[in-house]
Amino acid sequence: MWRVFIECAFALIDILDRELQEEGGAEAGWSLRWYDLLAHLDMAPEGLPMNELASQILANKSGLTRVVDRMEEAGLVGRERPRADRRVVRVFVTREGLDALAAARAVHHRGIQEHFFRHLQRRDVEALRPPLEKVRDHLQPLRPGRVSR
Amino acid sequence: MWRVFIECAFALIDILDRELQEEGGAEAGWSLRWYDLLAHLDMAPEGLPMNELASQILANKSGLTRVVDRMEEAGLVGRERPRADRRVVRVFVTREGLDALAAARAVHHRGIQEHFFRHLQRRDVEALRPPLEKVRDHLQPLRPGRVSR
DNA sequence: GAAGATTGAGCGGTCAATCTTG
DNA sequence: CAAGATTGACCGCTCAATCTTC
Repeated sequence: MWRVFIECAFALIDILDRELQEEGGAEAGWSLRWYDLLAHLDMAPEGLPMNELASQILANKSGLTRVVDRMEEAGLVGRERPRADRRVVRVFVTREGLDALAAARAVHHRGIQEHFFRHLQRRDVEALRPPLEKVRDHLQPLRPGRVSR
Repeated sequence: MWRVFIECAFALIDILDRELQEEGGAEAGWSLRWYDLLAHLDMAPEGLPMNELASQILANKSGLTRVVDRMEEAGLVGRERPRADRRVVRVFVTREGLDALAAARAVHHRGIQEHFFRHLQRRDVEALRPPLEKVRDHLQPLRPGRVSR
């Protein structure tokens, strides 16, 4: 059972990542990591401090600076230092980033549907959710740089 | 729901990986990838061709040669070219590899229990398995270098 | 001194090109 | 030419050290 779960996890991450890369087209660099980051910024129109962003995304905090560097070069996000506390860097999505996200979202949602939900009954989904939420809530604070929410 | 699943996947991989690293102690390089590889070789005492090994492990085929290089340096596995077909390289676990696997297995199983099964009821496990098996069987052939089994 | 973020060095993964054997 | 595996070059991730601002 564990083996099945972990194989699904690796395979889903691998395949969904590839789908985003291929759909990124000219724009090189597209990955689950970019998608995840944009999706979070999309929910915070005023932008997020690097720190807070780091604690929400799937991947490790490590390397976030460079990911944002590349996405900034690609024009998808911007940086801003608030006057209130000049240690902080707020990251925000650009107009271009929102457009790119919308395109990627179509691809990504189709992939999730096709590779995951397509194989689950409604009652499977309902059965999965509560235990997985417990697992998530248990795991979150164990990861470096995360806080229980 | 999808978000919960994918967060669990990333967090579990991250945490279980760290646990193996820390328990590897002196032996640097320990990771889920090493564990996964040794576990597969353990089930094939006569060894496996690189190719076959590649199609069974969690991670990508890519870089397998170098992973085996490092594990060979660490004394955990060995290579052998069968006379029958000298294109092939068979990888096998050494005695030392089996010992290391046994130690790692204790740590890893404890982690899986603590971070995953601890939060599931027996009926959750039974409910999860069939749909996840469908997902796995659907995904497997989509990954590069894999064949449906 | 602590919090927030960046930098540099090193390691590991990835893809395409190559080598060897059938 | 095909199958099996390795190599080299590049890129991304990771950790610890550093810089800036509070």
